[in-house]
Amino acid sequence: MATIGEVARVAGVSRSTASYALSGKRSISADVRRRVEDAVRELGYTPNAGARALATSQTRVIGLLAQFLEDEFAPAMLQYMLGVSNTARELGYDILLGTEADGRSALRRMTSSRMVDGIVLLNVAEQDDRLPILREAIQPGALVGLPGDCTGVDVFDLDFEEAGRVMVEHLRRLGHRELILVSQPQHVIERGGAYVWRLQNAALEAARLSGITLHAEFGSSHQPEVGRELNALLDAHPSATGLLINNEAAAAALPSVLHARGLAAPADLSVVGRYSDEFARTFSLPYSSIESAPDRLGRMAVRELVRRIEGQVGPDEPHVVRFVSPELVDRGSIGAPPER
Amino acid sequence: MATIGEVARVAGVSRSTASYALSGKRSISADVRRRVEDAVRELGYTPNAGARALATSQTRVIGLLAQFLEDEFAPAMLQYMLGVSNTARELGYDILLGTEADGRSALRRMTSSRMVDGIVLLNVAEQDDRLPILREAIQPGALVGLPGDCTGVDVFDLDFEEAGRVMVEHLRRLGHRELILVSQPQHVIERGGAYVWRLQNAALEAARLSGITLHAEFGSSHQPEVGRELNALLDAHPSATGLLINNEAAAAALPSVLHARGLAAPADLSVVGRYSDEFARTFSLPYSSIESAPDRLGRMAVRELVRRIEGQVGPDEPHVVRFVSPELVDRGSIGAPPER
DNA sequence: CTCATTCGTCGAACCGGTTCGACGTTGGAT
DNA sequence: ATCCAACGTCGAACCGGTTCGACGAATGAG
Repeated sequence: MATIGEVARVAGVSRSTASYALSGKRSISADVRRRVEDAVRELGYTPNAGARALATSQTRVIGLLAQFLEDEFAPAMLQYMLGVSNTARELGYDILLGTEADGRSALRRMTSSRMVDGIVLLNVAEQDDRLPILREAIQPGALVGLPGDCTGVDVFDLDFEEAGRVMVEHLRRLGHRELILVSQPQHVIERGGAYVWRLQNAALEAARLSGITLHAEFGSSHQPEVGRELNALLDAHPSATGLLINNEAAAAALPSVLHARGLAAPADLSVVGRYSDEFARTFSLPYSSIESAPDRLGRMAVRELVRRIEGQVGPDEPHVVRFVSPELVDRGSIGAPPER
Repeated sequence: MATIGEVARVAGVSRSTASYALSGKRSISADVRRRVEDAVRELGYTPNAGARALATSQTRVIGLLAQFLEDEFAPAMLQYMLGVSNTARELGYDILLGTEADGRSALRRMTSSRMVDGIVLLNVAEQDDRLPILREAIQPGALVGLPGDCTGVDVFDLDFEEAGRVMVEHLRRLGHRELILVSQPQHVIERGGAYVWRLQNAALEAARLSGITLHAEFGSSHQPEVGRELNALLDAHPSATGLLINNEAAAAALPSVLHARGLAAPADLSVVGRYSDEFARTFSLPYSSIESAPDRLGRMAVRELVRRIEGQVGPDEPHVVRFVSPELVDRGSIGAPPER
């Protein structure tokens, strides 16, 4: 395989001149530049990434840590990954993917061996055990998900509090007085999925303020359990007229549950979910929902990360914590409550 | 950050001795080995991946090319990715992920700049334009999916011909005489998704041999089109008693379609799909299916690739083309046809 | 016409590892 | 006691880039 030494020899110049001709970091005569470029083409030269990384201490690779845990709904995670991966490529970076359950060791490996210029962490928990490792690393980090302590990293997440309020408020306006909220499984929360609390508490508070009854419950992250649970909830609260879903598996299971009970939205029940439009299409979910914007969050995280990597943001400048506002996508599943 | 030079200095030995102490490639006195190991711990030394790659011409990274095309059903692809990624990690390799639509440029970048030791291609088409590039690369390649020309690469795929036969044969034995097969969209086939033909042709042949009527049709890869198409097919062939689904989007849409028509499997219609067990759980699909084994195929591809990378298989030894036998997972959706 | 710049190029050093050949020590065999 | 092999360690070279300082030639100003 061709090296820059061979390019230089073919072009009849020194290695350093060849390097400058390609990088443009010093002025080069038109003649030499052409000869070097011809030699590159002739030999099919591509710089060796390892050698370049060694010389510049820049790899142009971003580490992406995505854990696929048992109680995680995988298709939802994929969209965040694609948002990150595609944006990175647009900015000239490649993605080193870590999917191991042990995110800490993956993170340590990538950072301490200098395989990457920066790190994106997905699905960040309230007390995320990867965070201390990331803070000790010399590479900058960007998170999707809000941890308890944001120091030293850029953070991007959906505004789950506002999402909870918006969901309740929309139904209140239409006259609903009793709602059910289905959250993620209890162990997702225990593991630190604080966003579940954020949405739930804000929804409870909003309901309290407007005198609405809100039954907040947990749901499993897998079939068929979650389907059974939905049925049980509908049985337990027959007078509820609205259903809020902050649980992808529950959302995916809902159509068949409603069908089986002979219920239609919004005629019998108003439904609002919290998932992405892409997710809705994949699972054919006809319910209005708060857009969770995975592609946008992934994009924002990479953008900011690259700004840090490339020094457009100084190492001392304060880090960013940015929330995406929840937007309600109307799929016609919300209406006034049925007369009783 | 610590280098091996500093480790050597702290341990009071030369750089080369430190290197040998860590790699074990030459005999080292117990005393020196201990001192080097202590120095490593004290300094928190981790070898620089770029420098090592430069010296050894081995990166311990595998390139994974996964294209998410418009007409591809993304959640199905994810499982192949995870099979590849997890197996690679078990074998001590990291994954460089390429998700761009332009797989050729991603492939060229990874191979010619020596970022990876080998390549896994997912979703390989009959005439895959990435293949010529892969053959010119010095790194070995493993494919998931069967191309027209297998020279120079290891190939792993489900035995779609046998799958088609098994699907038909199961229903024949139970007395079915008229079946519908829903394949992938026509443009997936045009793009070179030959596996669609392989299953369909084998199914048609098996049906012909046993005097069964088989209506082979294409379906979209997205909702809501595919739902409408399923309805149209059931309308067009009211006397068909079995439904074969070789289309993930159609499989995902089927429950609500059957529900809406008041049909139950297998009482009114026998259904056999072709997707993974994981997929069935994610989408709550109650239909028996041919296991498409994405994790197993990903695992096989990486295993063989690593054997090539590490020289356990010589560069002249013939390449492998291996088919996974279709296994029918019984979810109780197959039964004898209803009496007429 | 001289002198100071600027321009274009080169050689050498460096990034941080690995590996080859050489060399002094030991220990065992004869 | 002598010779040889094995052992343990070191210095130097190398992998393939980038970058700094130097230097000769061309250019422009005074």
